[in-house]
Order: sequence, then C-alpha cells, then structure tokens
Amino acid sequence: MTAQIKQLKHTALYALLMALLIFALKWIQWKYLIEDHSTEIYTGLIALLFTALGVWIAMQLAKGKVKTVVVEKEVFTTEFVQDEQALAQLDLTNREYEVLELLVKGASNAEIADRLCLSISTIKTHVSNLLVKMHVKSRTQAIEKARRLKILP
Amino acid sequence: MTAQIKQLKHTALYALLMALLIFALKWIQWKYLIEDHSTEIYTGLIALLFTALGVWIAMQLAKGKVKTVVVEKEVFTTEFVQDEQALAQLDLTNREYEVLELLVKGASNAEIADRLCLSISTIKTHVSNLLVKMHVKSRTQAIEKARRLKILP
DNA sequence: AGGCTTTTGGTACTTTAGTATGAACTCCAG
DNA sequence: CTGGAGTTCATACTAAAGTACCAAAAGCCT
Repeated sequence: MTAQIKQLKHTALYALLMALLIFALKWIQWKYLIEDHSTEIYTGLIALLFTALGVWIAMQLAKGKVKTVVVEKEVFTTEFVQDEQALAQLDLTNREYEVLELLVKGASNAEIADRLCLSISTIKTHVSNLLVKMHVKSRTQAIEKARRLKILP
Repeated sequence: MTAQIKQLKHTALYALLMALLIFALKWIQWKYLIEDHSTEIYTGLIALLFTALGVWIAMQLAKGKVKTVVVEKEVFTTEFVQDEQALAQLDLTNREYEVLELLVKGASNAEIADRLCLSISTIKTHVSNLLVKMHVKSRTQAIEKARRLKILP
C-alpha cells in the first residue's frame, strides 16, 4: 500500500520534471532557434539531457539490488556423510529404514527377519513398501539408489 | 527475475508517460502555435531514444557494481580408488567383470542380457560363477563385497 | 593338432524375491 | 474415543534368481 503511494509520488515527480524540461527546451527554442544551424545544437542538447535523464532513472531503479550466487564446494571426505535431506524426502518409517540398512548390507529377507526377530512375511511387506517409496523395482536397485543418494554407505 | 520484470514495467511506464506528455504538448502547440510541428515529433523521438540510451548505459555501468552475495554449499564426496590387488585376487574373466559392473548398478539378469546382447542363460552362468569366485551366496552380497573391497564404486 | 580356458547357451529344477490382499493390533492426535 | 498411520503376520500367486549339469564353439598356448 505505502509502496504504491511512494511509487505514485515518484512517477508524479518524474512527470513534473520531464514537463519542466520540455518547457525549458521549448523556451530555449523560442528564443534562439530562429537561425538555421541552431537546430543541431538543440538536438544535441536534447540528446544529452535525455541521456542524463535515462541514466538517472536507471540508477534510481537499480538502487538496493542484491545478486545472490550459489557456489557448490566439493569436499572430499574419507568417512560417509549421510544426506539427511534426501533421506527425509523418501519418507520412510523407522522399520522400513531398519530393513533398508540390512538390505544394503546384502542380507536376504530371511536374514533380515532373523536379525529383527520378525517373520519373513513382515519383511516382505516392508521391502515391498520400500521399493514403492524409492521408486525402484528390485532390492538391488534400492541398494544402488540408497548409495547414490548418500542415504547409506 | 521478478525484479527485472518489475524494472521493465517501471521503465515502460515512464516511457509511456513521457510519450503522453509530448503528445499533450503537441496538441497544445497544434492549437495555439503556428510552428512547424515536424520538429516537435523529431524532438520527442530524440528524447525517447536517448532516454533509452541513458537507461542502457546506466545498466551497463551498474554491472559488477551490484552487491554480490556468495553462498557456499558443501557437497561431500568420496573419490573412488579401485583396489586392483583385491580385484586381481578374485581372478575374474573379462565377461564376468562386465557382468559384475552391471550387477553392482542394480541391473537384473534380463537387463544385463539385453545390454551385453546375450541370453539370460549365459548371464545366469556368469553370475553363478561370479558368486562362487567371490565366495558369496547372492547378488546383493556380491554388490556389498565388491564395494567393500573397493573393486567397484 | 591337441589341450586348455573362455564364452555361449540350453534344460530342469529349487529357492528366493516380489505382488496382492486381507486382517489384527498398537499408538497417537484431533 | 475414533480414525489414521504404523507394525505385524498370513495366504496365494507370479516373477526372478540361483543351482546343477551338459555341450558346442572360439581363442590361445606349446
């Protein structure tokens, strides 16, 4: 709201200024431009004046401009750094994550069932949901994706 | 982006306003002055043109003078160095190594067969031999071992 | 040429993985 | 206290993976 009023004020100011300028030029023309060669001088003055006006306008508009540049810095590490953002985007439940951990280590459904003290049926359910959430079609693809997205080492 | 569009809008607004003003003056002149009116059009065009020029010049000058905020984003990566000794100890044949490469990428037997232009039977043979040589019992374990031994990334 | 490994492919079979569906139970926020 | 999400498990099925065994063709070494 206040910004719009401010804008209007500015616009009015510019309009007034421009009008004054044109009238001034008009006056100059009226007084000195009866001679033939004075047209070039007039044109030159107009050009100079309005170039200056353009510069001034642009400068006013350019005030307070900030440019943001994002630079990716590669950091080499020996240890694994988990991409928690990528992990959160998968929206896995606790159990699904536990299953994924063992899955990536190369465990079979039976082995996962043993280690988590669950039935193979349950593991199959978790793995199936896991594959859907990760948009893959097999456990090997899930492993590849988990490592590529830096979710697990 | 949106700031540039905003600026463009402003510039266009000013230009329009100026044009209107000039035409208003023109109308006044038309009515009350007996002057040659072609000069006025010429003047108006010159004014517009050089205002635009001024804006352009100012914009060129403003380049590099704009505040630049650099945001660094750290990307953690571990560079892969193949353990050729471990690879040699496995004593894989060329084909077996090719199959392993695709295996680690999460490809199924059918996909490997397609990419290497071989039958699934052949891939099964290679994979089976691979599992024996790597002393593992499934492809997922083979993937885990290949990465742990730094044979493949 | 004969013996060796590699590569390719097949059949037949077992095991594991993955899908679909349903159901029971817990837990927690509205 | 009720509805939704999460966890658990089962059955039945299809698809894929893996094993075992065999065999032909190609390439290589001496």
